[in-house]
This record gives sequence, C-alpha cells and structure tokens, in this order.
Amino acid sequence: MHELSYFRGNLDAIAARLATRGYSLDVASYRALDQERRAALTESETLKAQRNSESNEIAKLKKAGADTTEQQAKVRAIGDRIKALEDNVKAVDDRFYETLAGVPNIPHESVPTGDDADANVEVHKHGTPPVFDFPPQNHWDIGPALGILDFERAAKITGARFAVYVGLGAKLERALINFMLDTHTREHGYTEVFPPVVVNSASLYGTGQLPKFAADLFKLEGTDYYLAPTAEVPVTNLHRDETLDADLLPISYCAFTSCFRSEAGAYGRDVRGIIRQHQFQKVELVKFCRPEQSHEQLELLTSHAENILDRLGLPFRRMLLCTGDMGFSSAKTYDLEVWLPGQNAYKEISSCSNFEAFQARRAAIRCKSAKGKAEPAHTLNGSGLAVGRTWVAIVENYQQKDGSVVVPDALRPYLNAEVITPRGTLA
RNA sequence: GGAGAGGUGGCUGAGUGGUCGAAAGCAGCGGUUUGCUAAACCGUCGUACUGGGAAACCGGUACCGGGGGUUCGAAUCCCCCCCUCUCCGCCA
Repeated sequence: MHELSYFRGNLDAIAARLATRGYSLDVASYRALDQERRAALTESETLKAQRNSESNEIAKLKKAGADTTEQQAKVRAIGDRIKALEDNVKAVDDRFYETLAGVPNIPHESVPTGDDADANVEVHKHGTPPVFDFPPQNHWDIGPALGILDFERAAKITGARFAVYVGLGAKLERALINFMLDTHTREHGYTEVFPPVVVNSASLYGTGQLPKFAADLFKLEGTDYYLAPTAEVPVTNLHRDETLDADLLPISYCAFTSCFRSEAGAYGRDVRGIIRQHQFQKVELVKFCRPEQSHEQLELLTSHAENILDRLGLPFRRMLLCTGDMGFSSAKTYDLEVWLPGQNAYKEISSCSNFEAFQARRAAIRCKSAKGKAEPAHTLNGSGLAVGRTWVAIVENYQQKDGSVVVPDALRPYLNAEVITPRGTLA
C-alpha cells in the first residue's frame, strides 16, 4: 500500500515507474476516483459536523430547561441526509482502497528495468558447477532409485505435487532444517520462531497476498483461515498493529515452516520432481528495521542466505531481479539460484526482498524512536533456504557414478552419515 | 461442545447517554531544582483520513474488539459476530 498523499502528489511519476514493472496505472480514472472519494467525504463530514454542533446545542438547551422539539426534528433531518449519503460514501471509499490495495510497490532506483527474467542482472557467481565423468541424473531419478523419495505413494495419500521422503531422505530434510536454523540463530543473530501456518485474511492482506492473489492460496473451508504460502506471512504479522521501539531495530527472525501453495496457473511447470510442490518446507528470514537501514539490511540478509549455500558447497549465483520480474510487494529483490546438474541450469532457491514500507503500511507496523514521530517500519524477508530445493541441489550436485550421494561436510554431524546409499528404503 | 467473566490510549485502569479522544497512575519526551545519581515539581504526550498552510501548526470527521440498530446525541442502551480468560467435557 502506498502513502495516500505521496501517491496523489506524484501520480504521473509513479505511474511511469510502475509501468516498468508491467503495471499500468490508469492515472485519469484514479484521479477521478480520488476526487470522487474526497468530495463524498467532505459532504458527509460537513453534515456530521453540523449534527454534532446542533446536538450540543440541544444538550445546552435541555440543561436550561428549554423545549427542544423543533431542534430535534431539524437534527433528525440532518441525520437522515447523512444516512442517505452513507452508502455512497462507503462504496466509493471501498472502491478507492480496493484500487489502491491492488497497486504493486514501486521499484527501488537501483532495480534494473526490464520486462521479464531475461532482463535480470547477475550480481555474482559463487562456486563452480561440478564436472561428472558420467551423465548426471535428475533428482527424480536418483531419489526413488535410492529409496529416499516416493512419488507414487504421495499421490495415493494426497495427489499430484506431493512427495514422501523416506529413510535418509527424510533425515536429510531434517538435517537441512536444523543446519539452517542453527547457522542463522548462532552465527547470523536471528531469533527462532515457530509460528502457526494457518493464518487469517488480515495477515495475508498485511503482507500483500490478499486481496489480489487468493487463487494461489489454500483456504480452509467455512473459515477465514488459509494455509500460509510462506512463513513471511505469520512472521511479518507478528508485529502487525504494533509500534516498535526504533532503538531495538533491526529485529531479525528466522522460522522453519511448511508452506502451502495451490500453484494455480503453474500447470506444466516443473511437473517432475519436488521443485514445485503444494507443500514444501522452508526456513525463512524476516527483518524489521528503520527506513534508512533497509537496503543495507537486504544485503546482509541475502548474504546470510548465501552463506548456507556456501557452507553446503553448492554452486550458485545471485540475480538482481528487474522491474518486470519482481513480486507484487517488493521494492527490490535478489534471487539466489543454485546449480542443478540434472537440469544443467541455475534454479531459484531463495528470494530475498526489501518491501520498504509497503507491507508495514498495510499491516500497521510502525517504529518510533525516543523523540521521533511514529513512521512505518521497513520489512524484509528471504528464504534461507527453500529446504526441498536444497535437498534437490545436494542430491544432484553430490551424486556419484554408482548412484550414491556423498553428504557434504557441513551436514555430516546432522545426518550422521557420509554417504547415502540404497539402504533403509521403504519395504 | 456446555457454563461463566471480560475486551477502553505504549502499559495498568476509571468511565450516571450530553464538550469523553476519553479520569488517574506508570512509561516516554521537554523543563525547573540538584555537586553526581536518585527523587520532587511543572509542562507535554494516540492513530487514520480530510481542509488550510512553505512549514511549525490550526480546523473537521472517524476510531473505546468488529458489524448493525435505538436516539437530537452512544465508550455508555439493544442485536449479531470475533477474540481472550476461568471451569466442565473431549482430545495430541
């Protein structure tokens, strides 16, 4: 959500900037709607002011023992007029805010202009893709062959785009989660939280998934509850409707959760394997900070996610997303892409974004220093990392000719194994 | 699921239907006093939208869990819903 007065005062410049991300703001009709709203408000508020003062007069007259029948009739008439206007005021106001709530964030000046992923800019590359003296396999072949990944049974239990991890496959998932959480809490200064993954609509509105992207969510029938598509939702909403002490910022949280996405509109994309699942696990990093800190905090947060990839010995690159490829709420986003030998390509494994004040305004997350005015805080988040995709990266990058998978050093204490071989599979 | 209690400003906590945006206290901020700390005293101290103003600021409207209703007038009365707490039942 944008700040109203700023939005109004810079409409043309904002529209031009939004156009770079493929959003066309109809300036003329927005302006008309804005004026319509303000006119409607002025009219009804003037009447209300009149009613209030006349009512006070009645109170005074009554106290003096006078008859107020006539005045009461007059104020009742004003009240009737207010009531008649009310529906329109509310309709216009709702329409206005619905429009505004559907406008994406403004790209930061450092974001390159472009239409789609092709215009993303590689910031740097880290590590070298492994060279195999055999044709590297995809994880959807390696996993079932090792007996650590089972798609058929998942389809039986639930359906497409679900998977069962088995034996060391399950343990690898758990090892990754623990490794990531331990690293972020012990070395990067994050406070671990374990939030609900069922969230209400107000929370989803706060982070920007609603009202526009309801189709991407699983909703619990007959309730106002949804399955969270990312821990960003519950963790950012930890501080919804709160004023944070600016001196305590930045606040950094990490959270492990399962995430649920309907993947509506993703038909045919990544249908094989566990790259794109309805349920997946993620360790998320979330930060709240003062406005002037947020861009340095984005660099920091992104480096924390990169550190996980680095420690796991996985080759990756950092991409700065162009205006056309960013998410709705983001002002600036880095994607981390991990090398997947099975696909012979880099694949997104983390997305780190600075939302600036966009979410904070929606969610009423403010910060205030001892002698400052309250202002919207800035919020950030990033995957640190997507666990399932990290699982894929490990299995594919560390695969051996004999079909086994070598466990990277950093994970050995967690997995209590040096190599994953076809053992301990589901009977 | 059943019964009861309650939701008021950053916090605690008052509030007979009529200057209540809301007492009081705490915290915060500014100041006086003080050798320092502490204390005391004085002042100040909500948010959103909106009109005016370069700004400081001034005016209007709304907000006492949410939504309706009664009334000239609602934090206060009525209805519905949500949430929290306590007890009972069930349950990981």
